[in-house]
Amino acid sequence: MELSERKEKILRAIVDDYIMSAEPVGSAYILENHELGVSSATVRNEMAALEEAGYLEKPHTSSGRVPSVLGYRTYVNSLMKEYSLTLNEMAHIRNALAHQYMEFDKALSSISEIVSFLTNYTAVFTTPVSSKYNIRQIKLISVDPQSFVMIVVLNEGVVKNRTMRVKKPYEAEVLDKLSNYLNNKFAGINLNALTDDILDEEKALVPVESYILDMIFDFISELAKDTEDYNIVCSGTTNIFNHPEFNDINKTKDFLNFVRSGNSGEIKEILKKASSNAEPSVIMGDDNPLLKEHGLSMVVSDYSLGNDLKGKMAIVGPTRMDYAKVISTLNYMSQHIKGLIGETDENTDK
Amino acid sequence: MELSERKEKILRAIVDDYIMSAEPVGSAYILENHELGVSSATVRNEMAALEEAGYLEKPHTSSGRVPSVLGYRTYVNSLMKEYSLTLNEMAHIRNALAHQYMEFDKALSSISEIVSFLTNYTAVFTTPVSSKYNIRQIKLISVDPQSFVMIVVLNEGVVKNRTMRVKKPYEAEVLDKLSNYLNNKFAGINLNALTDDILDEEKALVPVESYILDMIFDFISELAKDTEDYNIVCSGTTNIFNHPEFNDINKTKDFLNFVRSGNSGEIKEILKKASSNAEPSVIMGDDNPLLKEHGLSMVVSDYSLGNDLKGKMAIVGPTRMDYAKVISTLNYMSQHIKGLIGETDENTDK
DNA sequence: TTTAGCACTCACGGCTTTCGAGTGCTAACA
DNA sequence: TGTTAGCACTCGAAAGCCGTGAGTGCTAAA
Repeated sequence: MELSERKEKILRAIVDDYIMSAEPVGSAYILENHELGVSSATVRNEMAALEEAGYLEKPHTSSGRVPSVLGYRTYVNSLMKEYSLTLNEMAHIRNALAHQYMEFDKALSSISEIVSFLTNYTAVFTTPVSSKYNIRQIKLISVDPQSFVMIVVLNEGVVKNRTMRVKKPYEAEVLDKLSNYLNNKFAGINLNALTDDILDEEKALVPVESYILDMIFDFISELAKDTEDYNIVCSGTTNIFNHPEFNDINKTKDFLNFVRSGNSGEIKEILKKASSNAEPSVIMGDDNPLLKEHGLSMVVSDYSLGNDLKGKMAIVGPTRMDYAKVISTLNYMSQHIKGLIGETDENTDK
Repeated sequence: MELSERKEKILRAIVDDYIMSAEPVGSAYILENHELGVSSATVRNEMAALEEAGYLEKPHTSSGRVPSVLGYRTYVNSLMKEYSLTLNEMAHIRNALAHQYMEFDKALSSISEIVSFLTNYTAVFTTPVSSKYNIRQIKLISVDPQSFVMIVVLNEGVVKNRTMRVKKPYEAEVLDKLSNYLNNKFAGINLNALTDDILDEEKALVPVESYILDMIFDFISELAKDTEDYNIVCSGTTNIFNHPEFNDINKTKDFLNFVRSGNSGEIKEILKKASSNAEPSVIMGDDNPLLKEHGLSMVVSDYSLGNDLKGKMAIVGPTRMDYAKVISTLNYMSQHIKGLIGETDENTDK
């Protein structure tokens, strides 16, 4: 159904107001806040029509109107006015990105923190994965006479390590030899190519006690599996307390369990399914049964950094979400995050 | 004030019952659940005396009694019966400790997860720090023609790394040389000894472009600062929904903000101040104004792993906490956590 | 010192009442 | 035909009002 210009105006006004106030909005309230040049009775008639057409809903007979999912969708797709980040907000984001972090995970959670802070909703990031991880270098380094740490450097500067303990003291040369052997054998190889079969085959050729090889090859094998999958970083969960739809303790409980289920969980599934899109896209209502069940919406966007690392970031919140602001924030973030890895030259003067 | 044996018995009964039920306990209720051999009137008299002496409180005139802080303290110090972990619970802990983790942080949060799961409260761990970190090895590894990753291995198998990008492509030999130089210079040195002054002095001697050296020495310098301080890992925050004192949305909000303030925050301060004690110790009420304000208690215990890494772990919950169970759980954990680092030989057969 | 008995207190849940924001409908008007 | 003033109606939310019952403290007798 095509909406008349006036209907569009009214629908936009209702969604805007409802997003601000969280209260069902009535005809009089609209007139106060928007220049429409008609009376409340006319607005009521139009609202009745919009309800009839499925854009609005009434919590009960004598209350104001609330946008339906269709209403929100129309709003997001064509009615909403773009939100421009303030200079302050942009600065926040750039600062977070310019900072030098001790570990990559820290960086990711800081960034997630910023996004949730700016939007006032909950932010969820996936750790980035590469489609073509390969091993750049392997090194075994002695920690004490009976333990060493195995370090694997992947492309994009990803570093993985694990400490291993052996049953009796080893000679320094033995460790070096093994280190060189592994490095020669595996450097340059794509992780995906390292199936367990190939590893087993390889293992049979090395003249070292088998339990040590088990540890080493287990690590490599897990690495291959681990890097295929991503993890979830989530922050700003307590922001929901700022939104009245979560004044009910059970809703809050529900939300936190949903969102903090993290890696094992439902959020991950939703992100996995979400289509890859550099532009932020909105998932709500019928798009996903889980979100519908919890009365939530998500705005999801891809991000990429370095040469080949890609991940997703999302904002989770009530369906009554400030989509304009959320979308702008994710947009700005995804445009600027690219240089997070390695690009240190810009901020050495700071 | 010395308590008669019967008063002790009654106080213990009240605290036990209250911990279970979260309801003020009345004289009749006690008689039902405990063998006292006296009438409810007698119990009432004793309760009045215990209240007079400050061990009990009444929410209002005609309600049952609730333990006061003094009551809890007496209970914890001398009345409480020790809780024995079930075989199942012990197995949970041992499994978590036996598992091989990709990264140390993951291990810590898994362990924290287990502790919060078993106790049904919120667990807070500090990342472990060593009093004498020293550098075992430094290595620069090429990632692409214009970036490399700097890896620093500390004792106890702690690995830190940062990716660095340079303005123009470098020669492989230059990187190797620099890598060797750094390694020769710093391997074996205690991190605490590396003040900024010393680093600056050293920096002047190296014939490499200064912005690159800045990046490298900044990293080392931050490393020294970073390892002095610890971070906070926290899990099981949603467990509070299982306790009726948090049925009030504001209490819950308050609690989550308190506990998730994490690194910037109050919890960290409390843990810092907590006396070092291998045995779990209880902090509540007047011990700490912050906890008092939020109506919370903590049980804190040290843990140590490897040869020289030490941290603290704590359970945060309502003052009405199952202290016996929490203490036993932390005890068991701190006894078994020691081998988390490196001790892989026990579970290769699994 | 203990205990039976009893009057008293007070939070809690359920019920009713009141209030008001907001509606839909009708009839008049442009 | 579209707009608007007017009005009766609806219904949720807040406030007020018991009745109930768990639990107490006190008194007097054992």
